[in-house]
Amino acid sequence: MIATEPAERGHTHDRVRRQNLSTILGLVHQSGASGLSRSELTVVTGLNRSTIAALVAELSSLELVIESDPETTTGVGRPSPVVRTSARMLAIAVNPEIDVIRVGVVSLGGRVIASARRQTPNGCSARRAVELTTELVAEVWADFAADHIAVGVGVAVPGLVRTADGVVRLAPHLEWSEAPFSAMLSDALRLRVDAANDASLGALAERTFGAGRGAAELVYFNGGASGIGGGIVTRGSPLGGAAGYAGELGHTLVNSAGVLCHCGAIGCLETEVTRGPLLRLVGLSDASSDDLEATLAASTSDAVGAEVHRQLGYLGIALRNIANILNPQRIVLGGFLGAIYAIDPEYLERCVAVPGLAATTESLVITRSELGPDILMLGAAELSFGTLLNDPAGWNLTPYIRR
Amino acid sequence: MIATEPAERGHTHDRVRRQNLSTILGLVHQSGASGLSRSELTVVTGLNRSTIAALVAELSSLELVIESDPETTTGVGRPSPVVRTSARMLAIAVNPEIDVIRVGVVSLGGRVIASARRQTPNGCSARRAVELTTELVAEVWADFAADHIAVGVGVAVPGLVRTADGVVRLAPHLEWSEAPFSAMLSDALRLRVDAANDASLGALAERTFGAGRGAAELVYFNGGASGIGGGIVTRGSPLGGAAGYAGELGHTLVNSAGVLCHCGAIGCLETEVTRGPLLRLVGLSDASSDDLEATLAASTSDAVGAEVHRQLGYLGIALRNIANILNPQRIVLGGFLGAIYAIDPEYLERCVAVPGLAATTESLVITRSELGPDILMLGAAELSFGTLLNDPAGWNLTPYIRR
DNA sequence: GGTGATTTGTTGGCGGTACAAACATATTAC
DNA sequence: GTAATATGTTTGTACCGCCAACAAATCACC
Repeated sequence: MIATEPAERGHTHDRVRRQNLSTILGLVHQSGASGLSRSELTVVTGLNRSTIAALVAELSSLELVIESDPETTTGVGRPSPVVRTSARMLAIAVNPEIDVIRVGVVSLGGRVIASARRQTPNGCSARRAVELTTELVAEVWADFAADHIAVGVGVAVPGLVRTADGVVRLAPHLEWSEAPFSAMLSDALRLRVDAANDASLGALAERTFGAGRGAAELVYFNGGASGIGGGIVTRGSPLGGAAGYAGELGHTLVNSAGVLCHCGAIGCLETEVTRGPLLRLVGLSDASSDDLEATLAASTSDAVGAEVHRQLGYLGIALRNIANILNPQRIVLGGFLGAIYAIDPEYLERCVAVPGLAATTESLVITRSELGPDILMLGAAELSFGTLLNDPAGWNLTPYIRR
Repeated sequence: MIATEPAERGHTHDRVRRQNLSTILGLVHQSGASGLSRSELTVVTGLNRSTIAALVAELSSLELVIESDPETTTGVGRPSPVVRTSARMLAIAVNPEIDVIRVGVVSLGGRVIASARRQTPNGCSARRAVELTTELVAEVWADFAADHIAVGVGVAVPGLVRTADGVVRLAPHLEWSEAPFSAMLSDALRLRVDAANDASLGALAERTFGAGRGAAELVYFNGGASGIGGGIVTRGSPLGGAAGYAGELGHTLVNSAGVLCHCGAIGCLETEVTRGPLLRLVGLSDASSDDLEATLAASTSDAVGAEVHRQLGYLGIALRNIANILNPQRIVLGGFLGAIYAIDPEYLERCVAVPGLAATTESLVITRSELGPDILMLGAAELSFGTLLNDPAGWNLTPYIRR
């Protein structure tokens, strides 16, 4: 007898249909507001016209998609109805940060249709965050309670999250440790709650709706005020690792003569590449990535240029390491990393390329994040929609009690 | 219309059966010589008794498995026949190295049943290697030609291989560059040939038959005479990346004050952690990993101990990086890395663990490679068996012409 | 503006796959 | 030797997607 974790490896009829419903809903979801015609679905999936018709009808009766007549006709032949996601199923996205808690309502197709925030100037405990989140959810959900269904709640946490049960193992900037945030929030809201690392969810969002669309092998680096996070997508799906902690790209060694990181190691990427010195050099105290980028680009100071290039050099080392390890198609840079990249893209690309291993980077594309400030709302919602997208017909039978 | 590479996302009935045949054959294959009873298969797969019976019968008629009466009975109830892989289907494994070319014949279930080697003291070109390999294959295959079927050829190459077409992009130690080895060998042997990086295949072998059995998230590091290679398994499957170059773990930065690597970067793992200084300190010119380990363990020299610990320190940095990036369940150390690990396992483990990110390593298990010198034969054969294991009923209809 | 070509939706019948239930068979326990 | 248990075997069934034929809607061309 050999060791196998899941006792259900076999495929049955049931799973075929579920898989097909999932595939179709996933495609329609990814297509966003534009939707997909039924004939496009037949082409993409390779399934028969009649099968697509039956599957779409089922999704429609589940109120997950809506069929409508196409506005513009594309050519000869009978027009094919356009399939779009319904707006009935909504996910609630939550993002606790050091000084603010954000909550959003997101529809299938990736549209943020409501949001609210609450400042927490002195930070707050996980328990307090649950209370504040509950209030914010009540606030944003009031408009939808009557005729919408909440699929669940997705939480983007700036720290290490055990994805199996949503325990925040360590979130240094929030000063949370071993906090069962998902369980507490689930008790308060009576909804299924899933949590994951914020940058991992950023990667998921970029992969689904942003700069990583269609890329099966993708790495996302995000530079925020509190450090550098990362997310990895391989074979089209987010990589969690053994417990969900994969993607801590901020703690890659880039300088063995560097300074001590809060993690206890020396010369981590996030100790060498930071927003602070850049803001200081251009005389800003706090700024959005866009503002910072504009200021950096406008600056003629040598010191600014040198600092940007110093940071790009170290970022290049981390990207090179990742390229050698994962051979991704695409690396997406978010936050201030996108800003400094934009100052001198060629320089970063030169740092990443290494003559002796040219093959690992020859087809690599480095781009900036395409999603704006809503990225974590989309990523967190995506996490929550996962259950629904994986099993459109049976998701609501899945128990969500965790503990 | 959204971007999707494979135009066949839909599941049909046909695919269900193929998937189930594949699952069963894979399980039986992994079980090795012991085999699995039909009742065990029903438990593991969750499929119905009658379904298992039909599927096993089909695999049996394809001469892929053999059913036999169990020798020992396990308890009450009617004894369940044991399903084992048949020895009719064989893969040919090839491993060109700097001074030797190895060829083996491997059966389903992971048994090397014949092998041959040819010294190439002055190295040789890819073209010459194809000739030598063809001779070696003729030699080892002679005994099997009459009543066996060659599924294909798998090649483990110490270098970067584009897995799509088996072109060796760069193999520094062989001094090959842009060599279409698979295509040439396929023309010569009239067999399907697949090639991949040697360490990646080592990872696959350890995952299937060795220290990584059952680990869905696994990283393998191999220390050889010519450098350090790696292989990554995520979600149970080997990670190739965009073109097959993933797993170049020897070129992770571990010392920014280190020496220049042949890849063009500074302070790579494989420039800091090398076999040469160890051999020199103990006065050996060449030795197997076992011999080296015995000599190192027996040595009382401080210089030897210091060198081992210096190398373990750098190896620890690389392992820590990988643990932060991939959060694997298990890291397997092969070659001389296994040897130096065995000298002081706790030291390496202390280097890997970092207080601030304890979660990423808390469940990490570091072990040595379990497979001996046959590891690359098994890995290369596994690559070749892939086609068969993925589609037991239709594999031989797949065209193998590549170019 | 009619007619044919083209594309796609719709409907009904078909084949294939796994399942369920009933029966048969081989082993253990007493 | 008999009962209990587990598993192989056989037969019929449900379900799902495919195929073929027909219907409908658009475009191109005269």
